[in-house]
Amino acid sequence: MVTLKDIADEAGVSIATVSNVINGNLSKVSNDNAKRIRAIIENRHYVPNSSARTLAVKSSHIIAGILMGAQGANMLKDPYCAEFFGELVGAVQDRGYYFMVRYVTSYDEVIKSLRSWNVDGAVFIGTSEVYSRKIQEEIHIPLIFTDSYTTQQNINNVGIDDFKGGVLAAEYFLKMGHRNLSFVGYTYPLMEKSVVPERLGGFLSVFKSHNIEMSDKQFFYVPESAPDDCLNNIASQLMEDNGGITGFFVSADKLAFALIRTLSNNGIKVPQDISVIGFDDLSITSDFMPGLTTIRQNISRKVQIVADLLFRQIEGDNVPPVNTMLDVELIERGSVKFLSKKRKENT
Amino acid sequence: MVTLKDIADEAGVSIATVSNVINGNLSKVSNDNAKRIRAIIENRHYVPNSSARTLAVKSSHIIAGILMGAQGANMLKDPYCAEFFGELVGAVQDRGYYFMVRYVTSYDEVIKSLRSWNVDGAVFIGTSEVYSRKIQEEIHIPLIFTDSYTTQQNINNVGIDDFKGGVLAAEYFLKMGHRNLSFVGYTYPLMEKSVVPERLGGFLSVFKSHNIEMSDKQFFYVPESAPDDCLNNIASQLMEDNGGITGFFVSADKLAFALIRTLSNNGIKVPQDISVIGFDDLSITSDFMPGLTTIRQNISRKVQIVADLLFRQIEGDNVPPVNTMLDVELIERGSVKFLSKKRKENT
DNA sequence: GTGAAAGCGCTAACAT
DNA sequence: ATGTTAGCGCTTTCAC
Repeated sequence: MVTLKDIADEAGVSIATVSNVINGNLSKVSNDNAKRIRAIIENRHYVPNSSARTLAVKSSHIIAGILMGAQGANMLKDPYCAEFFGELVGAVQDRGYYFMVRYVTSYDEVIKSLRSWNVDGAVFIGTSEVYSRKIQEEIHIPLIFTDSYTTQQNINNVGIDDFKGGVLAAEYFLKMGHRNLSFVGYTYPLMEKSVVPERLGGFLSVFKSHNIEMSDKQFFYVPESAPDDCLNNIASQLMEDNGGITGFFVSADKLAFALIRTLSNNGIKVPQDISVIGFDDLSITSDFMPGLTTIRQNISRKVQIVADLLFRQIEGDNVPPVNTMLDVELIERGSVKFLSKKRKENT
Repeated sequence: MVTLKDIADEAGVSIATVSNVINGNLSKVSNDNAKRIRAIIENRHYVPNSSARTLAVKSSHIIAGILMGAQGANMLKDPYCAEFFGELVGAVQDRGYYFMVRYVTSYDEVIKSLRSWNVDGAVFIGTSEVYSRKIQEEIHIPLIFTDSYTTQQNINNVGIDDFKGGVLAAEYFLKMGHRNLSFVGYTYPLMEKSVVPERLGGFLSVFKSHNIEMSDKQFFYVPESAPDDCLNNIASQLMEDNGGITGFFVSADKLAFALIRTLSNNGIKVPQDISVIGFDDLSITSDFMPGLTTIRQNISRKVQIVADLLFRQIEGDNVPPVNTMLDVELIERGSVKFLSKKRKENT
């Protein structure tokens, strides 16, 4: 293994000088030496030892990507996580940092991984409010939480405007002449306030302001682990007595797809028989569902915001914590049927 | 930050003793001390410093996951990579190791990342033959390549039986009465021998042994970055003069889906008008294409084999390199139509 | 069973 | 502009 000392010896200088050229402290090195040393470094394929550097300066240039979830789960399999982290890896490397993925099931594991490696910053997916507060108290490096509806102050959070997503869906349904709709969402047992209720909240707010009532019977919650039974129930109920429902707002594209499939198996066609609006518009889901009208969150942009904030806080001095809410937009494709104008103007 | 020294001081022992209880060298520590020290460690929330440890022993307990590809690409977005790495992260952590993801575009970057962190082992996706040989020569830690049809000896590789996958598809088509088929695959420009040609090779071998000819015109290569134009051409050609083709073997499920969609846009239905067999059966694609008959590769098992091999080589002494080829199976669903027995027995 | 001390490769403060 | 040196936190050898 080639070390600083080897380079210094070969160049006939001290290790401090070599260290300075490596770290770009050119003011302290003569041009002549700098050039010669760089050549030797190149020649000998010298690679600085990150552990030694970390030990000396207490900063590793490692960014941790923390996924909180159930023990043994393949969390990257989730297309949102994969796309988000996949993008983040690039952003982190572009800035000369390294990316460590970490699955954790408890608060304790987070603290340990972060401390153990002198991690410079961390990005979280799926962290509950209690945890994020505790982590923030223990660890004093830049921490970015995502999609976390924490009431906690002084915490970095980057989320999307889930409420507006619901509003956009509702308004579009109204515009297309729909007035009797239903909601299908994944259950999120752990969190009080979270993305799903927000999406629903936005959706309902529009109908409320139009004095259109929705009954509890029109909300369906589906377990993420085993959605099929629930979806089948929805289909059966629809066939028995649809109560005049003309469309579904679904909290995730993947779930929308499962719903559409289940309906289709029961002879109910989208959008002919019933309309559907999804949520997310990940690149993979749009590959598979080119016809789904949905609420898009722009993941590239989300990662860009996360990375900017993270590195501003790491490199800059006292950038205050911010809670960013990114915009969403409705992507109109073909899964919502236009109902008669008459019906629409009945409003 | 709490260090070994702090613990030692509080316990009234030397740092060597504390180090020994942490590393489980119980033979060198009295039960009494061990117990007391453990309590203090717990109390003070002591977390060992991985960089210091790495510096001292030259082993970081870091496993690198290397993705070779184009600059700026989101490589984890690919569902295969996401599922594979997602599973690998779990396997690595289960053994007490850390996982670092690294996008690389050149041989040089691989060497640097691996050396810089004293990485204990690395797993590669998408590495060309030239690179894998050079890396292997430079870096003497356990290296596992995947799906690499290298002719190189003494290299760890874990792949699947792509050839057999092609054979299974062909045999199934024959069994279902199909005799005039076409192949659609992604182009893999970089590699001479690789998964796609193998799959095609297996497919063709069956027809050859049945004395059924296939012309070059029946092979279509589609660029992964922009498949649509190509697929449209295939559809047009099919409508103009299908040459009696009754089915497609497609080198990846995702591509199969795109093909089916394109055909459907042109009024050609699967399996009524034409049959399709895909390849991969990732969990996400089966979510989206529940009806596709396909060749399954078992990713969980692949990761298990990779991890076993990796850690046997890391922890064991001289485990020789192996080239493992995992089995594949045909998953029969609904995308291949059964043609008349008459036609079949015409063979 | 326990401790002292050298050393891993690097940075940074301080001398020169 | 360059060199000397004291750590950073840990493991490990060797003496006790």
